Amino acid sequence: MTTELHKAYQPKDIESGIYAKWERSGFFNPDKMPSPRKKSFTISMPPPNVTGELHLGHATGLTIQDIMTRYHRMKGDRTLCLPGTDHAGISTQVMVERLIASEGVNRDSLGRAEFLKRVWQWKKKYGSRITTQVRQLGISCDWSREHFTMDPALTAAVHKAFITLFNEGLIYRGSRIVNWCPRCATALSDLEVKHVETSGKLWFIRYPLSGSTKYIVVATTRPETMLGDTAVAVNPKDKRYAQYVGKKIILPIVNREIPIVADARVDMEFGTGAVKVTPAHDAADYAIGLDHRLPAINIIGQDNTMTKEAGEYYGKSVQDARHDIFIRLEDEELVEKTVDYIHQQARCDRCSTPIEPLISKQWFLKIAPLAKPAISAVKSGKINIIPKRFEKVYFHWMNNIHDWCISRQLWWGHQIPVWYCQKCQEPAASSDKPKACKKCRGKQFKQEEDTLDTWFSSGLWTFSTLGWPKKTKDLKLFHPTSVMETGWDLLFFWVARMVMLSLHFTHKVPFKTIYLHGMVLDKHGKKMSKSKGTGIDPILMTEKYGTDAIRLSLVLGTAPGLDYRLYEEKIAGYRNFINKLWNVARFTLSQPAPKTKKLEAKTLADTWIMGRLNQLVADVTKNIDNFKFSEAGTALYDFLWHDFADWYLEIAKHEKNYGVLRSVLTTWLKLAHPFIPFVTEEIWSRLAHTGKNNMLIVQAWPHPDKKTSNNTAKKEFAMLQEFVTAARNIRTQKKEPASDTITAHIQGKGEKLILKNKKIISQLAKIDVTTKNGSQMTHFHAAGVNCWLELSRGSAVDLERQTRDISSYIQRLEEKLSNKNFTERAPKDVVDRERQKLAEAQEKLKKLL
RNA sequence: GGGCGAGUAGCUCAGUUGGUUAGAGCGUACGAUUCACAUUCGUAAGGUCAUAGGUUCGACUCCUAUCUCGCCCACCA
Repeated sequence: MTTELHKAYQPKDIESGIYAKWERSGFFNPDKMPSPRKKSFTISMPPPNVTGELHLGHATGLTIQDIMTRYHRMKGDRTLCLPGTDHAGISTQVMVERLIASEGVNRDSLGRAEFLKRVWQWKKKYGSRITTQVRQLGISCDWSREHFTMDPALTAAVHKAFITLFNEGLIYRGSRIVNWCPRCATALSDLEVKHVETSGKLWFIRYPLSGSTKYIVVATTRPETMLGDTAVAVNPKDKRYAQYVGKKIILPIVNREIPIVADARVDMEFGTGAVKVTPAHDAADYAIGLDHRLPAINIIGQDNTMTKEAGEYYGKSVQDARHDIFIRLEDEELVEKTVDYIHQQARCDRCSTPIEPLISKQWFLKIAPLAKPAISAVKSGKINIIPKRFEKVYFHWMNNIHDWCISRQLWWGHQIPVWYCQKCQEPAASSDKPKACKKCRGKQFKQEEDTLDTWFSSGLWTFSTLGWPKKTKDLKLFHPTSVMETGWDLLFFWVARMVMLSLHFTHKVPFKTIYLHGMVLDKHGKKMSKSKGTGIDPILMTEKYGTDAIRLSLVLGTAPGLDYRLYEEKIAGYRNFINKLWNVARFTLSQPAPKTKKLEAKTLADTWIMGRLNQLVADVTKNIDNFKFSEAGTALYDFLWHDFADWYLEIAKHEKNYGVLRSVLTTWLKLAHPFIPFVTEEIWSRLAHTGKNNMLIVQAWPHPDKKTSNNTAKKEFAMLQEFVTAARNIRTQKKEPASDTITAHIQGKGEKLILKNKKIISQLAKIDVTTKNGSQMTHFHAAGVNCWLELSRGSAVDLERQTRDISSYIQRLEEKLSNKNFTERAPKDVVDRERQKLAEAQEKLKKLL
């Protein structure tokens, strides 16, 4: 049992063993907890992409989730953290496409079935890697309830959800303008499009008026789309163009006659105030087109080349067509001017390819009816968002929400459970192939080829993983979940959708609290990027510095919703802290264990540290309850290093009341366990705790003990610290050799206390205190006593500075107190406190002079 | 265009509901070290709390404006 402990903590040697021990214990599973309370605590882990690597964002979230999970488990709540992975439609498919490309094949040449086989192989190979990494971070989630978004059970839930929405008329199919990524070859939702500032050109093109020599100049960033123009729009208030509204334009090159329409959406200030309208390839134009019943002509295809509608440009790439059309227009003297122009270009969120808006047949979810209850759930306080300011962001998005395009032209994902009758084309929503068409009794069916947006299945995550649509025990026990912990970047993508879908299907909120963490930035405040090499691999860091150190560095010094910087020095700092803890434990273990369990505060230091510990219990508990993990962790850090190790332990070496030493450490380990589970569990086991049910992970969370708070001890110990620090200061200033003990003579009100703790002072400051009056002029004032030191070098202590500081302090206080407004209007206790301060300062000054 | 966040020591950040002589870690300087720990210990230097107004007896904290940086949303082609 008492094997020799290594001088420096070696996390690598013990972490995997401890994790295995936890897993074997079964305590991650709420059904196997020793004696859970009725109250449940549930966290649904945001499922990482199955083929991905864990990055620092995951690590941060997982750590915070685990802190809450372990805390609630120790409190005795029936605690469940449910893990899983996401199939991540596009990203996974892209990876496998890249892989097979290296073999010289593509997905079309393989065919759907064969391609999917390859993706599953890939998933099998890499899927377990992410769960290994989650284990490496020490996450205490219930692996027996692990799920994957494409598990049969979850697929059934997806089908159920889709079919229900379809039958309710909330899901519909339609030809509408969508964001098309030519590289991914699929439609995307608005959220999967990002806007990137791009420098380009703004071309001013002359559109001749029909039956006239005049022309109207339009400004565009995309001249090639003119082939699909079906109108020119101007603002109805624009006097410059009022006379032309209703007249016709002869569209250059194609020679099509198109109308000039008036539409309030046109900005008179921009360009020439006249806009070419291309309903098939611009979302804004599409809206104008609808209102004015303009035709939409598809001139660009899904493969980013020009369609047959583009006439002579058929087959050309968009880029080539643009070039050719520009040359042609220039030849015809239709280009008025070209100016440099910086605009926000829509790009694919995943691959940065410019988005091509085009009209295509897609499946949409009517979102407004779902958004309404989702808004009131937050408004009414059924759901709390931390930090609160994100509520505003949430409302803004929810109030301006558009129908959600849920179909993707991908193979990897949930194939949409819709079957088309081959006879009449009537669609029917069903998991399995229908027996007969309801409309025409036809018997031949073909399933919809498109798959669902990944976020559709993730939107069901909190309840599909608990068994829905079946009425399971788990669903009853653990849903709604307690906290949704995730990055703020997923608020719309995922969190909002879970709220809507959960309310719709379970009539319950999916979670009561949304805790949003910030993004991890590098040392210079930039987003970490693999390609730039500024990223830090959390797994490499756990191997180098230990998981506990990583966990601290991800949580301490951060605030919810705020991005924060991480760099290796910070991690190293927390590694040092863990090592400090290790050595505190080593020292404690090296001392004989107390014979009795009864704890007795025998000395001032005992009473003080027990009071401090009591305060710590209260602070840590309160801060975790209030989601202030950084503050809780910082309090633990400061207590262990600066109160316990720097002061108490040093004193304990002389007072030898090791029962208190051991007991304080024991309680501290419990408090710190949610933050740094590995090292605390390891030390715990060395403190002669054996047997499964004695593991730290299931120890009861400490309660503050009101009896132990002792204000006198707090004050007296503070005075002692003040005296010791002041004495050390003088010693250092006077370059007194550290090993020599020097004699000091004290006099004053605090004399009794100082003398009583003579031994401690001698040990901590190497000063031998007496009450005899000394002759040396070297003195200082601290803790209510004047102290003369017999320095070997005998020179006077520089009192000028001490005097100066205190004098200006007194002056400030006097001014404050002579101000009648203050003494009359401020609360009495505040005024009294200031008077007290003044009296103390004046006394101090008197002693110095 | 709308919205949000940040600006406190050389660097990274704390600072609860207004009352502290404004704190920590890293870094720096000086010193120590058989006795748990050099991944250590001690001491110190270093701040007009972005700027300008206002509210208040009292502002790092509340209000207004401005500046700098970062981010989100948005159909100015």
